[in-house]
Amino acid sequence: MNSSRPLSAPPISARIKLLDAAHQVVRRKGYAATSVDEICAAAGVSKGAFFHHFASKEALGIAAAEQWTNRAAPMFEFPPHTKLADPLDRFLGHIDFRFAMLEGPVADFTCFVGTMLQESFATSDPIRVACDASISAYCERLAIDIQQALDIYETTHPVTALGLARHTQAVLQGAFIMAKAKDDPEIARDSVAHLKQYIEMLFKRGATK
Amino acid sequence: MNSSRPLSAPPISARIKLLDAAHQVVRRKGYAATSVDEICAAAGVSKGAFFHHFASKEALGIAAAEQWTNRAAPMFEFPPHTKLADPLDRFLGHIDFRFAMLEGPVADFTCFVGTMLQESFATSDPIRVACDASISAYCERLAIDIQQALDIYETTHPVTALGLARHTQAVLQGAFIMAKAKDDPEIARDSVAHLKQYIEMLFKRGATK
DNA sequence: TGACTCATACCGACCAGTTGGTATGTTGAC
DNA sequence: GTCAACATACCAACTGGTCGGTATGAGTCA
Repeated sequence: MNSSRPLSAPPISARIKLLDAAHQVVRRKGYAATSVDEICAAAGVSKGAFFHHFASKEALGIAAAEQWTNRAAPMFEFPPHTKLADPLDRFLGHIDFRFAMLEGPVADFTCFVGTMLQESFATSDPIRVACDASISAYCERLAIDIQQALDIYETTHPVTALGLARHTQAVLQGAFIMAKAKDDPEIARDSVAHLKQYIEMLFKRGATK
Repeated sequence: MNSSRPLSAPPISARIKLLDAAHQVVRRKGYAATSVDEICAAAGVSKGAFFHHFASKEALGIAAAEQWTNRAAPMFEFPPHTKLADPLDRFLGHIDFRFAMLEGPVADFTCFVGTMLQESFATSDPIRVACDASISAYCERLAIDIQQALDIYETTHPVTALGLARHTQAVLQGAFIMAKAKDDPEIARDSVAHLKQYIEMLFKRGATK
């Protein structure tokens, strides 16, 4: 918006625009089907700029996976539910939050790293590792609240915080695929509702309302 | 194995070989990253044969999705658990069966149509529809046993047979992605174990050992 | 102040290899 | 002969990536 940089500003611009464009385009078309030219066009930058910032298409994929982690971080800090005193409330609130995200065009709420994993896990280990790091960071962050809940509450069955966080992530990823199959978010919401029911049962919490 | 066809046999050969090859290669590399030449090489047939049987790469994708449904059908007929008298036992037995499949190289147990969906849901509606049909057929078949279980047993919460079948499918699809992230099936088994626990709790069945 | 240097950011024409798809056969069963 | 089932050679379009170039701004020294 403002025309001049705020004095010795960070690199800005083209790099970030390319990363954002990759998130958008790859989530719609997949990684392999997305050409470098397409990402450049979506970002509004030239091919020269692309290869100035990234050594290769694969390098962009890796950087975009890292950036995806940064984009996800606010989920754990921003909204109201993150401020709740009870860790189980925070966990359930997070799931409600993810549930609420499941609307509008499917490509807008699906997971960039999940999409890239499907195509690249066997063909590019650096990309696989970068995607794993992003997913693992999410799970580990989520596991903090879960562990605090486990410290306070009994569960009907023995579970680990990380295991439950990973299961949560798995249900979300699976829900995305089901939504893609129908091109409709509703089926995804159903699955997340089952997940919430499971967690409430595990923690012996009566269905709220 | 036998050299001569069993008298006016079905088309055999090249078409099926191409379909099988597509299942193998696409599950490893994804749809877009897999070239027609590669599928031909994996199937051991020429490119001419490919375009004799399929009008386009997209047409192969659609046919392979349909074939995938056929490949999955034996899961509901073949193994011992399908013969159990109690429908809930059959349902839980099916989940155990899927659990047991989660070992060895990741690409060997992941879902062909799930992989194709990730890339093609927004770029090829015919492929999306074919994949949806395959997944829906699975869910509807699974829902038969679940409905019979619901007819006999009470559940702690109201659920629908199809909804629970879809959730089962979602957990499996999500588990595949998690396994791809780590390149290790164990994390997928954990998620399926959570799913089983959820179903047992829903149906008030004490954990069987 | 202004001339000189230098690095970073970016541009767009170009290239070799690959892609999906086609055109033109050949073969063998009926 | 006819027709399905293949095979081979080929092509235009596109792919990731390269390369020579320019624009701009910070640092430096007289």
